[in-house]
Amino acid sequence: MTSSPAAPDPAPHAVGARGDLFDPLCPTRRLLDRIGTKWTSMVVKVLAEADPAEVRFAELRRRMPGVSQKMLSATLQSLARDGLVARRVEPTVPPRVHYRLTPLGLSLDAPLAAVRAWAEQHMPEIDRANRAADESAADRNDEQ
Amino acid sequence: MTSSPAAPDPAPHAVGARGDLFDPLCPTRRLLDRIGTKWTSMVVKVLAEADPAEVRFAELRRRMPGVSQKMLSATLQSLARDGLVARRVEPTVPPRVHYRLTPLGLSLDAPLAAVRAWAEQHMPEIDRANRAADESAADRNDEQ
DNA sequence: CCGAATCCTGAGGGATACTG
DNA sequence: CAGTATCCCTCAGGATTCGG
Repeated sequence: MTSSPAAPDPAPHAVGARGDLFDPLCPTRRLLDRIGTKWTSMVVKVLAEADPAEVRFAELRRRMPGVSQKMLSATLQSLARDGLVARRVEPTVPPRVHYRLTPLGLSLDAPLAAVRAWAEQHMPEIDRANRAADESAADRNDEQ
Repeated sequence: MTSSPAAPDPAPHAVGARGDLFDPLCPTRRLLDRIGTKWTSMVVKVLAEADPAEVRFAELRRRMPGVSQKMLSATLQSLARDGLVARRVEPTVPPRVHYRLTPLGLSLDAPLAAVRAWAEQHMPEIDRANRAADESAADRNDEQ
């Protein structure tokens, strides 16, 4: 991905004059850079489905097996920076930090749900296609 | 990305009891690994909107400023492997190779369109959030 | 309990040159 | 024209450690 933390945007010039959806500023490209990042979409999904909308860091982590604290932390920062999640700190000791989706973040869940639906419905076909491709490759190896 | 060329799928086991969307085999994760890849979604979009559904390699390349032949080639291979695009070779000399979306690939354009729509509609808000975050950061630097 | 800082690797992806 | 091979650099992201 291109963005995430530390992307100074080295090119302050006008990139493409017109609505060139194909320059690095293409909104779709930029959004995909975000949600394509490993844990982002998962956080959005988990928070979108969380019943008390607010979830603590540790709880969030428990609901996402496999995520490291570093990446969860980084992902949440990124999302907060983008205005997709909100942070609330309880000034207790030790501090309790809660996260929830903002309305903007919640609205992102809709297109993401579409993607999820497509994935669950069609990934088997993709797997079949892959197996077929592998077989053809094997065949070409078997050829005399 | 996890997949692409050379992904032996080391785990032939049952995909987690049930809808464990959180193991590496999560369909959504795998799909995002694909469409999150830099040029994939662009190819799908371009091919979905192409009027003669079939487009030659060079033409495709012209419609996607910035893509290198290497990456376009790799992307098309990947998509073909996944059964999302079909390749047709005209046995002339020099050879002409045409690409088009399969029905599966075409169906993927729907959820992608949803993502595109969201992006164009909401990226400005994200940009605003980012600027706001930057300002707060600057403020914290200005503090005495 | 929450998160920042550092180290290290593996893979994505650009530029260029070569083959059929 | 289409595709492959090589070089190289950047960066996601995992493990670990330190701080408040």
